[in-house]
Amino acid sequence: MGRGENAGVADQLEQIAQLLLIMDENTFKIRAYQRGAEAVRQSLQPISSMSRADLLQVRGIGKGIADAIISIVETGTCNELESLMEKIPPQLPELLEIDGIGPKTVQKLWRHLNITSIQELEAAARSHRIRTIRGLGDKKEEEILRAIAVHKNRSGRMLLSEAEAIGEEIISVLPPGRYSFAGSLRRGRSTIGDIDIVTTNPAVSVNPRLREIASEMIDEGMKKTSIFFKGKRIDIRFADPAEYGATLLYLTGSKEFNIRLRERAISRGLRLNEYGLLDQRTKELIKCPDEEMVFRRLGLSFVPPELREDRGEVARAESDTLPFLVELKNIRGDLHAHSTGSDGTMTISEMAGLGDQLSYEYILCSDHSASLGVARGLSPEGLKRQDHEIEIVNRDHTCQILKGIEVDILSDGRLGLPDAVLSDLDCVIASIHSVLHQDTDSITRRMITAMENEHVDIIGHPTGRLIGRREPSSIDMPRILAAARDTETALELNASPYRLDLDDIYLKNAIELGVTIAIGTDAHRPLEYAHMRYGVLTARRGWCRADDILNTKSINELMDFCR
DNA sequence: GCCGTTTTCGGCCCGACTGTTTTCAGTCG
Repeated sequence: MGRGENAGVADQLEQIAQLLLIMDENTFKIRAYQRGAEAVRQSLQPISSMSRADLLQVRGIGKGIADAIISIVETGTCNELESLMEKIPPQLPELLEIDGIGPKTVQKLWRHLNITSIQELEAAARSHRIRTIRGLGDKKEEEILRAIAVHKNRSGRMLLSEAEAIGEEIISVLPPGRYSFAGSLRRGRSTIGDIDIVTTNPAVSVNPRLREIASEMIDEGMKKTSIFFKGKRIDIRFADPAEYGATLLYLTGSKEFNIRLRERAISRGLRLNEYGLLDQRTKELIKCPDEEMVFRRLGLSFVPPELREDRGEVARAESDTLPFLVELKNIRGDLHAHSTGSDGTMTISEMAGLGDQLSYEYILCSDHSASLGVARGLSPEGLKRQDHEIEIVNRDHTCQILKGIEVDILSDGRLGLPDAVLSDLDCVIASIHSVLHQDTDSITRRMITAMENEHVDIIGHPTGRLIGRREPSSIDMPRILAAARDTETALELNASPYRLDLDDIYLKNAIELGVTIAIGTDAHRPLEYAHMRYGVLTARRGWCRADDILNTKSINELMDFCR
């Protein structure tokens, strides 16, 4: 069933964690459920296919949570959840979505005013009933109304590219100085919740400027300030240059990664905070101007930001066996681009010129096939004309345009062009563009049928997701990965910030099986070739080395793969 | 509830900012 089902089980474990939070339960028990949920969410194996012994092998899953998972898989619920739901109105956790409201406040609101929904909370705040509760005042009442307004028109998470643009805009209007992105933006996640920035500029010089541009000041202090800007939350941390590394490390996270590092610090008689390492014995603060120093002092090799997710990277840093991650400079070409032959804006000649500028050795021209209704596609005749044009253009350029196609995978797994046409091409991408809502088995077999065609070299945007707009198709990823390995078909990492497909978890699993990854920008316009950067970031998040990536290879090696 | 090159019991990351205080709780990252 793939990950849809795992996500359902993970949601239930998270619901238990939230209900326990409101019940003011042991915080470590709550964290255990959250970690368990995360482990389930990230499991490539369908959780329902795993035995109790299998489950116990997973880090973060012990006896209690294993039994809960088994019960949820078999009956749809479990004892822990049921007994919590008897005690607490099930929709009460939605109050936690309001900024500034935590478990203690939810308890008070519920017990004193019988508030169980955001709607009731808003009514209570408007009629000034919140301030009648001991410990809450008029300021809190106003804060709640503001936070509810924000919650109502919350625009959700940003794309990586949007977050970058907003972050750069903020920095451009602040006093000159040293600034670094931190948080999920620095880690290169495909979606970003809020934007974190570290600077060596002092708060006194930055805060007045922030006050001018902010739509709202959330917090304002000498160590950190938070604002709303263009509907997004921005957190800025002011760091002493001598402590910059520790501060950047802290704000980069992830939270779970930070906890791992701090636990490790404790085991070495140190305490890690955002200023440095505190020697427990001498009480001396070891300041860390760069991140490397923190890692060194903890006996770890440097962990690249993209890996800081508590997915085993700390243990690998300890044994100095972290992978050498692929870098942008390793990329020798783009393996997915559209020309005026279909729905792109560039001629073949312009494409080659751009490739020269980018110092690429090759660009795969992969226009749509004519079978595709939504985009103007190439017929076999059109393709022949294009191939002729490519041969002529290539004589005048260092960057070679490769003859290719993005051929449609029809609903039964056949391709949109005959084999005789495909066999003349350098490299063939096959993608699903229509009938995306097939059931798991049908769409999985459809894709595998395409892979089994000897001419297909790459599967384009494998899950078909459009971030925030279209869910991934329900393909059975373990079967797809195994088929990709067996048929020696590469899977695309589509570098468009709207797709980033495959995502990090799937990439990590793919390369562990020895599946090759092809990064393509799917560029339709000149500027979109720069999206390669997002592809490389995502590949790094998936633990990919240069060797795992098809377009780090020379043109001859590439042609060998596509043969 | 999870976990173990000190431990199967006793730990479990750390600090900033705000509001309602009367010395600190709650929330957040």
